[in-house]
Amino acid sequence: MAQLDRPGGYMDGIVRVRFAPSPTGYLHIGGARTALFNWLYARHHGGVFILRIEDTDRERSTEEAINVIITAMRWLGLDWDEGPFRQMGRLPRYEEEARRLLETGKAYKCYCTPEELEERRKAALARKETPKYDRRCASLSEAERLACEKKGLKPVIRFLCPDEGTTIINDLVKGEVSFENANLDDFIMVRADGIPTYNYAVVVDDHDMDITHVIRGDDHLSNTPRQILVYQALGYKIPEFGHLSMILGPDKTRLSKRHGATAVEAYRDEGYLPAALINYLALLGWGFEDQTIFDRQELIQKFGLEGVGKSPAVFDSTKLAWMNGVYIRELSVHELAGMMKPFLQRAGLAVEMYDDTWYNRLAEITRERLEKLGDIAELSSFFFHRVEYRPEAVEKVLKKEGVPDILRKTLEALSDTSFEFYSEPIEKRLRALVEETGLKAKFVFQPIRVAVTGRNISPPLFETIELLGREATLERLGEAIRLLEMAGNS
RNA sequence: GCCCCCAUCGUCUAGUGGCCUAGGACACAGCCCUUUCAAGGCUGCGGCGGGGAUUCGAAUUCCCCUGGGGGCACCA
Repeated sequence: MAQLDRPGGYMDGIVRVRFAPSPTGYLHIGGARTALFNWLYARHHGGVFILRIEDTDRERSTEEAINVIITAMRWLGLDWDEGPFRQMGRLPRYEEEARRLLETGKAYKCYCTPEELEERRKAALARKETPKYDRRCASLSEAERLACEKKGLKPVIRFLCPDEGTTIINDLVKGEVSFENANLDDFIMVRADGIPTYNYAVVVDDHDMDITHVIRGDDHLSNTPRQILVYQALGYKIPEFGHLSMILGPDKTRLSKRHGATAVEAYRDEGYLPAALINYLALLGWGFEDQTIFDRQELIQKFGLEGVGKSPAVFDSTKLAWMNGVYIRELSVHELAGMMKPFLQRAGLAVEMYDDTWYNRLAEITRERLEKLGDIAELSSFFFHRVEYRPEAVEKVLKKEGVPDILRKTLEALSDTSFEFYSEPIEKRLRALVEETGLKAKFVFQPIRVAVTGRNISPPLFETIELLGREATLERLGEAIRLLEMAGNS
């Protein structure tokens, strides 16, 4: 842990990081990436990963969202060592520290109403000026203050921001970033109802929880100088910061619901594997040599903030899908078989029709064809209900010259009960049939495929026939023949 | 409007002054394998945003421009 030996670092302490989502919706892909990087950083350094719920927005925070986030974190395997802590459970601490700031003159009460503020903000914008609080309440006399209180006005607490000086951040991923304090205004620390706002609460929390490294999204970079000023005013030790670039949609704007699924939950429901999502997310902003596929242990072992890039990354769902396919193929047949069932069931297919042996076989023949577990339903639905002949398959394959004859011969060959109904003997019989007709294999096999599956695309034919079983296969062959006879083909 | 960040193939990235005629992965195209679709193998297509400067030598350092992103709430 040599890299802890840096100025402002923590020479002897262990790494303590946190993920601090606000429970206002789902766990967003971007949030998951932030959580992952924090988790990897903690695990790599043998540190502590803390989960903290930032629920000071009473309007938007919900219990439901907290559960959704926790469920998603667990599903991803991002286990935390402390928490979940909730800011709403820490109100007395914020009050205590706010009082200290008030007493030392580093904060003041402000009686301006939201309406007044909004009006002045608009006016400033109209004058093409930068909206900034004019600090009028900072110089309120005791008498004026009392008058406001008498009118029933509830004050907010504002942080008195120094108007000179420069605040410099030595960001672990961005490098040195500096801000002029003069550009910062006296932001609201505590609302009129006594609940702290983000920029204030986050400082007290990170201090109280002994956070050594604040790893979070880029969108917080411009908040950081305000927070550093609070750290200083409170006499706290300043942690290290590492700001991760945003994840963008294909149109290069910040990834949002407009771009499709952004909730981790949605990926789970479509049949993405946690290992694949983790692997993909790790690569969004981080890289290690030429490697693409990393298992969890490798990620922990190789992860470091030095490897994190500064530029934003576009979320590429195509690559994620490919990667998920890679992970599906790495699953054992047994594991895959077990995972497939819920997806088939959810698609309304009668999963109880078959036994475990059958599902293992199904997994075997479909594993190379799945990108998402959810694909299994479409790929294998014909096993579960009677054939639905797809018009384009009928047109392109079945209506070809000589097809009824091929199907009749197939029916005959497979009606022979002197062999076990497994793919190998089935293949032997059908290849013999190909010999007999003198046709190219595909001219025989394609019609059979369409006849038994209803489509021109399916898993491998002989295995498919085996899984369908003799009875259903013969029935479907017969149905196809009848269909063609009725249509006048013979 | 003000402040901040970013800039290598379409996308994710390797690259930290010479090893780069810029490497890998996804996607795309072609070929091979093949009963379809996949998977797999091979080949190809494709990039250092522009302009200055430093240097014997810049993708790599500095400046400007351009482009993109983020922030400027009693949201986080």
